[in-house]
Amino acid sequence: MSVLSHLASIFGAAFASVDLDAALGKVTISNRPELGQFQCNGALAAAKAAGRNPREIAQEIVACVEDNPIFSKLELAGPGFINITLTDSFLGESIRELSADSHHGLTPVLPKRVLVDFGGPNVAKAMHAGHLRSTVIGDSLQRIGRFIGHDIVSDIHFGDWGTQMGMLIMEMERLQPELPYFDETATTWPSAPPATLDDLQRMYPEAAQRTRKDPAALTAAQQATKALQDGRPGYRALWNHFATVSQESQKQDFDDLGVTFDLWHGESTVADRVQPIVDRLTASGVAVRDQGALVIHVAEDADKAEIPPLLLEKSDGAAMYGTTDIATLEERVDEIGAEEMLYVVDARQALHFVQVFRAAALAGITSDETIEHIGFGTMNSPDGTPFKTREGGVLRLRDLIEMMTEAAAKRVETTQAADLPDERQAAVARQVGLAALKFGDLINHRTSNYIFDLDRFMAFEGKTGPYLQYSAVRMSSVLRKAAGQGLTPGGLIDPSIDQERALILKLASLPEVVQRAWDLRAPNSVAEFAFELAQSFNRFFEACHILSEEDPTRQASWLQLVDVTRSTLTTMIGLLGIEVPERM
RNA sequence: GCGCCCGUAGCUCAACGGAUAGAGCAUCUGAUUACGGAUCAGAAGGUUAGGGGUUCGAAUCCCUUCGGGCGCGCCA
Repeated sequence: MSVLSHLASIFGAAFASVDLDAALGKVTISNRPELGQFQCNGALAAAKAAGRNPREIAQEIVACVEDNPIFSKLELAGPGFINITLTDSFLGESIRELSADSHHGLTPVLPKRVLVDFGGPNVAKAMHAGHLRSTVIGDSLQRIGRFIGHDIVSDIHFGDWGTQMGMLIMEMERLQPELPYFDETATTWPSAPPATLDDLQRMYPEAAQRTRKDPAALTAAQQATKALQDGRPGYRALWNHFATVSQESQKQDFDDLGVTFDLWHGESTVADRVQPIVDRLTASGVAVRDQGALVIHVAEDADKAEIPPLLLEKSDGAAMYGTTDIATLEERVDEIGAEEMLYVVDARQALHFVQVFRAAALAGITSDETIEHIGFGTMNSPDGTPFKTREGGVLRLRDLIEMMTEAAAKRVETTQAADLPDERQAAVARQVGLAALKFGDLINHRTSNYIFDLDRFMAFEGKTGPYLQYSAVRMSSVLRKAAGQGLTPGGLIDPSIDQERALILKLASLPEVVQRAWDLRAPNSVAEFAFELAQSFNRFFEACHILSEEDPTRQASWLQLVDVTRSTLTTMIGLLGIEVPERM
């Protein structure tokens, strides 16, 4: 049991013994370290509900627990704070327990099947800088969820079934009408795709512009979309090519980022579910005709503003992305057994998700499941506007990664890693570049917009990915050096130095931090914690010179503490999707 | 027009209704025969946009003004 849960059970029992909720016994790391190592604020919370004086309650709690020998100091302060300091022997015992625990003190939760939807990229578009956040945040959430024991199923969820597909089909026909896909009597199709992703990227903006200018072109694109959704073979074959070339490129980008998904589904995956759902909801009266379209009204009396209905079918009968979202929810509940669903999608789509989640509930598709839109802000340039290339265009994700890797490579050349063979050195540069990029993103709260600043992200000093990697590398380095001198990490003894106690306390706060990061869907608290852990270590490392320590018992204990810290830090950085190189 | 999000140190950002609002960078002052100085210690820097309210206690909750971003049925 971790220190925190141990303390919580002691204080919880005390609260229960005076007829208050045991949950009030929650103990946290103190935010006033000079007053104590831990604090319990339960009396303050209890006072309001019980209509009593908080100090009086705190007094009773202290009286209940003060005989426990694990406390070296127990003080009542202010309106009812309880400040707690533990004996070194208890602290020593706690770190000994922690060092043997592969979960770093975290008690696994009751597992739930949680689906994480990354709101993936669209067909015919290479991933750009705007896709970074959903990928990095979603990946961190799936790692955190798995770490605390949930059964996570992640789905990239491509955008591959909307009107843009009809637009591309029409554009393809305009450019190469001789291809067989447009001939309704044709039955066989070339195996080679008629366009590369680059071709599609060029075609798409042109087609979009054409449909904006020319109503006939828009109608044609909409009809093609409908025909595709209805299964016209030539269109399906062509669409298949589009989807394949797009996904091949996008998969490469995800590989480069070190991000994996369990499911590579898309909107089209649920194509066959759409019609039955539409029929069912029409029959039951949940879906109704309104201005020619088939909609589900989702407005509620309590709404401050009227929420527009969800469009299930356009006037021409084609499905919209809300339709496939509804069908996808059904699939996730029926086939995947999702108990919780997290949609990691740009905050600007908040209204859409309100509509979809309400519609799904009205349709009886979801009931007890928790569905959340995990919105996030945008990555901006230093001038505060959305990130663009110097030429004003959209920066491809691949180019962004390349940019980071190159900057990292330059820096790595000046380090000990310069002795490594070129290939290894390049791998280190890639790890460092990604760390700078991911940490620079994840250190910000997901809902805030943030400013991308390569130099700041890449700095090896300060609150950056490379600083964390460097700290971990230093730990590996001293362990390696010690091993070379025949020294081995040994049994942990009780702490006797302030920096040592501080490091142990930091390690002890991990369960609280990780659980909170999951509950709030906020990887930034893990990022912050990883930084503080590295900092606590560097302070300890400064204060305790391990290799020249004369007491062998103490030396072995310190080495063991380094080892525990290294493994913990590596795990925490790992929850952010960041790897630790051996040297850098 | 209506709705949502945001406004915190010079800059970039944190903060669970709790104690004296914290970090990093930049600035200034120190430490160092040492384990990777890519380190560590310290100083300075704030009316949490303004004004009301609720509370024992508010950056946080409510109202309001100002400023910024975003969204608002047949795109995704």
